[in-house]
Order: sequence, then structure tokens, then C-alpha cells
Amino acid sequence: MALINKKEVASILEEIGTLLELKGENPFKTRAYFNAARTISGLTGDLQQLVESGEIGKVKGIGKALAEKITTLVTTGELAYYEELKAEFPPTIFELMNIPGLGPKKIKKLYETLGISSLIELEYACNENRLVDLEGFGAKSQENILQGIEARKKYSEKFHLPVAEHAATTMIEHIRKAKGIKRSDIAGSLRRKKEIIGDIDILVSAAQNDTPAIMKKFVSAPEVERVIAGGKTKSSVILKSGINVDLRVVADKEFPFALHYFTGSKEHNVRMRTIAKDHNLKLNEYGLFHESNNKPVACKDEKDILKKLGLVYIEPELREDFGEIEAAEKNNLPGLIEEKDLRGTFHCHTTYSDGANTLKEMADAAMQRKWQYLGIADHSKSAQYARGLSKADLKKQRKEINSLNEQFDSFQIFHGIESDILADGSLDYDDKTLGELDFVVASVHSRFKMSEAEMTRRIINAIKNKNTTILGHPTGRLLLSRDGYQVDLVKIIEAAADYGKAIEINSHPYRLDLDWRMVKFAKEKGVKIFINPDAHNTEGLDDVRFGVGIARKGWLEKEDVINAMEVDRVIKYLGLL
DNA sequence: GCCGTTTTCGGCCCGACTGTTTTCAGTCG
Repeated sequence: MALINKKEVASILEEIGTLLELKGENPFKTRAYFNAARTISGLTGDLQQLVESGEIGKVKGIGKALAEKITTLVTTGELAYYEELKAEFPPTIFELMNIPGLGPKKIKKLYETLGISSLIELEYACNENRLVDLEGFGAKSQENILQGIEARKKYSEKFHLPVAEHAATTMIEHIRKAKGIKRSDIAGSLRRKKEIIGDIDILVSAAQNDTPAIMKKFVSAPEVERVIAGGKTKSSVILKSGINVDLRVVADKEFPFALHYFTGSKEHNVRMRTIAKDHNLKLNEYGLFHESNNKPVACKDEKDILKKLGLVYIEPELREDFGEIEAAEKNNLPGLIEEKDLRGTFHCHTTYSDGANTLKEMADAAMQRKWQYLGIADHSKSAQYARGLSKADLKKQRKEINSLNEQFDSFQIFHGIESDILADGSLDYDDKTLGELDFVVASVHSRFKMSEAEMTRRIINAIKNKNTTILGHPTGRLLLSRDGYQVDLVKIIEAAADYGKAIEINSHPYRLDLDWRMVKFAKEKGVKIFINPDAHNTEGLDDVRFGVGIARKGWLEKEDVINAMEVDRVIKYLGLL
């Protein structure tokens, strides 16, 4: 049996889509491949099984041709069609897709007329002035391409949430000083609380004659490094931090439509427009119109728009075409958890291991946040790099926690550990030691390079351990720098469901692990979730808000999250009564 | 390429901006 997973199939389908674009194929055909790639990577079922049973052809968006290709890929690990397509272009040509302003048509032109197929070659050609006389190009586009290459060298194209959030709030506060702004909001992936952010979309409503001054305010903000586009309704800049920010100014009556449109996701919007068409309406960023006579349907906010389309309101975090539209049609959407629902949090570090603040300081910070409890889980003895705790340290820490708990009126510290999952899946203390703790977070911190099968077995072993309460950061990924270890998350989640164990959403903005796509699957399997900050200092406690965003993207309600429970219920859940 | 209780053929979301053009193609979201 060939070993090819969903991720690999999806990436091949996506590559085929790009190659077809380069060839100038029918755009709807290329879109079919991109859609299929998305569908496959979002599947929670076993791909091998779907292929073997032939069910793959019944998945929406996968017809006869794609089903055959996917089947070939999964069973043989190869696909002649893909190999033939790949052979038509040098592999480095994909680099060019990342330069702003260059799309498939222009790349094709560059390749066929100038033989350019890599970033190096492109940069060289620009410096030789060879794009100036090329049909469809010119001095200006050559200059823009050069700047695009520079920007790529200088910046990675995506940003962690705190960086994007800071840039967005700074910018929107700056713009709000302009005269005549009626409504303003951040849209795009930041509003949807995506785990990483590509660019920032800001939306403003104002009267037409106030617009030029607002645009001017925007492009002259102190953080702006370069203005990319400056139109009447849309401007685009790059900040010194490298983040791209777009500003749209619309009339106030258009604001809800524009907010909906620019919040996306793209896939969600495509579905919404199709639904509008089903109602003989046309939806765009300016309004909702009757197809027959172009008359507008007035809507005061987003909720109103959705109502007109026969849907209940869909929270921005859910707008990923991940089942939210079907659920909205049936009025079956979850009542999403909010940050204010949290009653405490777990998985926090102190000066006992590699944290910066003492037990007392962490507890005080938790109380300041009006929480009822805090779960301390310092590193375990195997984590020597992080001053992991010996059994004696654990005893000492227990004593201090008991003494602090006696002083508190209505606050409680839970004593736990973040115990390393060793290579064979065992935890790094004996059962007696672990059994005396209030809770155990089991995490992988070493031996990342195991095969998927081995790693999956290892983690399931840890889940089976009677002392394990929570599986910590299930994939170990570091966003924008390190992929997670190879692991079959579907099997992990099913094991957690079978053994009644919880999984954390590690809320550190570099982790956000469990991924929201899998959070939804975990919920469907009945697995309980902890929203944990993995805090190494008192400010780190605030990271739970990123975790709440991910929880919301994963359709979680208050009842799904243990640390949204009152302290009595948590005590019962942890079996401490 | 996919899809269909109006359809197995003819649709497939829609508009702004740029840079090239001299009325528009390509890119982007």
C-alpha cells in the first residue's frame, strides 16, 4: 500500500491547479483542482478507506475524473498526469507565483518569451531592463516586480496574530482621527481569528467628500513604508513591519455589505453569492440587489443580510465554508464560547521551572483577571533544558500551593505537571507521583522525527495512561517556523474520546495547537477541551484570548471547555472529591 | 474539472485597481 496522506494528495492537486493555470487551461477546471485540494485537506475521514470503498467520488466537488486521479495517487503513490504536467515547466517556476502582480498569464509570458523560470532569473532580467519592452509589461511593472522580489527577501509573507493585531489596532486608531468617519472595523482574516495573518483589511464608512482626506490619513500613517495602490475607494500600503494593509472606504449604507464581503473567507463568500443567486438576488460589497431590476435590498447590519438570504447570523470566526452555511440554513449554529466565559486556566509555568514569575505572582495575576482558579503545570524531570522538576521539587511545590490555597478566600491553585511523553509513550514519573497531582498535561518535547505511525502510537499510549488529564500541544507545531511532528490527529482524537481524556488548545500565538479544523472534529467526537495559555509569565495568561478565537473557529460552546466551568465542577471533573 | 427536482449541456461570484493600453487584460481578494 502506498504511503501518501491527505496533506500530500492536497498539495499535489493544488500544484496541478497551478500548472493548469500556467498552461492557460479553462479557469473553471483549475478551480476544480483547487477546490478538491481544499476538500481533501479538510476531510476527517480516512482517505485510504474512502478510496477503497469508492466513496471518494461521492464527496462534493470530486467527480469522476478527480476521483480516479485521487484513487491512483492513494493506491500507487504516483500520478502520470501530474508528472507530465510537471515536466512542462521547471520546478522553480512556482517561486514566481509569490510575487505580487505576477499571475499565471504573466509568468507564462515571461517563461515563453524570455525563458524566465526562477526568482533569480527574474531579478536578473529586471536589472537588465528586459521587461520594459515585453508586451503587457513596462517600466512600471518591472520596477514593481523588483520591489516584490526585495520584499520577499526581506519579509516572510505571513505574520503571527499579536503582530497583526497590534498593526491593525494602531492603524485603525490613526485613521479614526480623520474627519467624517461613520463606522469602522477590522475585516479579513484578523476578524475571522485565523491562526496566522497574511494582510490586514480595514473598512471605513464615510460621506464621499470626506473620503480623500481619510485616504490621505491612511497612506501618511507613520508606520507606512510604501504605498502600493491609492484609489478612490481602496488603498494599499506596506508597513515598516512588512505587513500589507488595505483600506476600503464605502458609503455608510454599504458598510454591512462591505464588512461581510471583506471579512471573507473567499470560499464562504463564493457560497453566499450562490445562495443569493438562488434567491434571485445579487450580493456584492455594495449591497444586495434584485436580479430582475437591480433594486437594492436595504440591510442595516450583517445579521440583516443573512436573514434576507434565509440564514441566521454567522459569527466571523465560522466563515470558512466549513459547514457553517448548512448549519445556518437549519438554524443549527453553535452558541460560541467567549473570553468572559473562562473561569480559570491550566498549563502555566512558574519559577519552579522555566517561568519568569512565582506561584504567588501567577495566582495574583489570575485573580486580577477575575478567575476562580489556576492550574500550574511546570516542566517535568526529563525537560532538563527547562529546569524540569524532580520529585523533591514537586513535593516542595505542593507544600507551597497548599499553604497559598489556605490563605485564599475564593481562589484555588491546582497542582499539576507538564509531563514529557517519552519515546515509548510512557510519562516520566511513576504512577504514585503522578497520582498525587491534581492534573497531568502530557506533552511531547523530544524525538520529533519519528514516523507518523510511531508518533501516533506513542501519543495514544500517553492518552491511555490513567494519570493523563490533558494532551498538551498535540502536534508541537510552531507557526511560521516549524511544522508539527507527523501524527494522525484523527486517531489521536478518537483515542482521547475512547479514554475520556481532554485535549488542550495551546493558546500561545506561535502554537495555537490543536488546530481549529481539528477542534471541530474533537467536538464532534465529544472530546473536552482546555483553553490553556502555556504561560511563562503573568502577561502570558492573556494569550488565552487567542485560544478562545481558535475555540470559536472550532465551533466550541461553553459546555465543551473545561476551564469555562465553575470551580466546583472542575474539582469534580479532575476527580478531586 | 463539477454539477443538476427547470438542465447531461452550459453554466460556474464579482468588482477595484494597475499598467498597459487607446478600450482592456491581468491580478487580487
